[in-house]
Amino acid sequence: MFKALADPTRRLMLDELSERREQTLYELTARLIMRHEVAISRQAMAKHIAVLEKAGIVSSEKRGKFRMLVFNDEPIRGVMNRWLT
Amino acid sequence: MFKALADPTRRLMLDELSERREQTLYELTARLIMRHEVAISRQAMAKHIAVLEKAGIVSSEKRGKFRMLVFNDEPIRGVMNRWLT
DNA sequence: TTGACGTGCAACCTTTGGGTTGTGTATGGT
DNA sequence: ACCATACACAACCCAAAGGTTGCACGTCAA
Repeated sequence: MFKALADPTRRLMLDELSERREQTLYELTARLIMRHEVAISRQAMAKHIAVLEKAGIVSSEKRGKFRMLVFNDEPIRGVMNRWLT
Repeated sequence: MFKALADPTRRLMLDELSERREQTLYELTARLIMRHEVAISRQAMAKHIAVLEKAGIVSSEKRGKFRMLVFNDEPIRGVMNRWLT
């Protein structure tokens, strides 16, 4: 969970996904490259998605040929109060 | 900042430091080992402290022979609302 | 002042993480 | 039926992160 948030690329992905709730892997990759000027391959993005899914921050649903990604902020909400009184 | 929270050992350190606000490096190391059953050297702890200090989560003050560590939760508060509407 | 204690610093080792390349597979438009 | 598309899987590469070992330094009690 914390490790999932540790990478700057993944944080950018969450920025995009919190703006537009549903996107395919390809869409998201294109957006990152164009709007945030990062140079990254789709395969690398797929790995990041896997990490985010494992942490429960992103869920995905297979729709035919596409894979829709959905952002979920609950894990972040739940865990941040650990050291906050 | 996010990377500082990514390591489980550092999170345990923050647990201890949020309980007892002021501790020396030695105290903290001993506490981690005994209460959380981690096997770690003082030098490794010093590295973790350096990371936490760089992130602003822990500040330290040299008092004679000792180095007092103080927990600071402000950076955490400030940054976690990034994806929460 | 001498020696133990708490700490700082640097070189090294090992594992993990992020990335690329390459190939394979299923879907869908034409 | 065909081929481009969107994706999955696996092997490999490289840099960074976490950890250890070894030694040096300042502080303080006896």
